Amino acid sequence: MQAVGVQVGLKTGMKIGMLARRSGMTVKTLRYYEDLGLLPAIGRSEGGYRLFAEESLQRLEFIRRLKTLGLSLEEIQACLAVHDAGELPCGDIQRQLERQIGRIDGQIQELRQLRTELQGLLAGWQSHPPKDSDVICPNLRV
Amino acid sequence: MQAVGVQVGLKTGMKIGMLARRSGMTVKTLRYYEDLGLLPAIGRSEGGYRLFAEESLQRLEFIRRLKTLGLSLEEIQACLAVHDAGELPCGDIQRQLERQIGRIDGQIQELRQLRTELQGLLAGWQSHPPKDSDVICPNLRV
DNA sequence: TCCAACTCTCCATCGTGAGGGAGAGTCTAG
DNA sequence: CTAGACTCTCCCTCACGATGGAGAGTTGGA
Repeated sequence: MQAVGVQVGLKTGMKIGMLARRSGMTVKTLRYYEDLGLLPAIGRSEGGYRLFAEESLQRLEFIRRLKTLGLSLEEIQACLAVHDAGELPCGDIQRQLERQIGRIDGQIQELRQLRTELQGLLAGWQSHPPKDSDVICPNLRV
Repeated sequence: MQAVGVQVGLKTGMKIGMLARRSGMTVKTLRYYEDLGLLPAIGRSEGGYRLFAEESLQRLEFIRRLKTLGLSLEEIQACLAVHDAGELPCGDIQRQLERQIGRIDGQIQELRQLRTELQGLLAGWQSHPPKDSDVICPNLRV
């Protein structure tokens, strides 16, 4: 099982189109991630083609998952750096996710306040108020 | 009172720096708004300087207010177009603000869902899980 | 050998609401 | 008349995560 794998795939590496098909990302995105340092290639072919390891698939799964959780590529990269240093990145990921919850709470707070203000304005809204020539919409004076 | 105003200010118009000072916006922003058609100048001086009417101040107050309520410049422009057509824009503004409440509700919903997902993940989080070589962080499998 | 498919780099673009700066022209008080 | 303040246009940049295309080179199977 191991011997076969070594001969067939591991040394040569996967070209970008294959990785795109297998991961469900576009070639453009993969090049972009490589440029950012999120997705290192293991090398280049003689003709200059990027070659990726099998592990790239797990890596892309990881990136995709953290993206759906709202982390930025930069934050994801920080987690991957810990992983690449050989440590288990769970602690760092946990901290990032806690920060993310904090951000979300802040955003919800802001949105609620704004919603309250809008509701208040609309509650007293008059479709045809007395014209006030100094103001474009008299309802907006608060 | 009227006669004085006519002679002193209304025919000549205000240059952009003065409008910036009086409105609290930057010269750059005012030019930007003029480019977008949000803030028409009444003309140009002989040397090519933009000249603005006194009404620009009310207009900028209006823009500022709707911006703090979360409307885009494009939406604000739509309201101003109604105003410029000679109609009272209150009805249109009301509709925009109602749409804005809808958007806010949608955003809050999304944020709540994400928050729930994050909380769920963190609830079962293990700082030192058994290593799983196929996965970067075993906690993320859901 | 030849052709189609693939990949490369480099540059531009999207949306949103501006801000920075160069280089040239204009206005106004003294 | 001159210095300094003001304004003009034009082009570039930011964040953010990509996407599109041009033009050239590479690979692999028939």
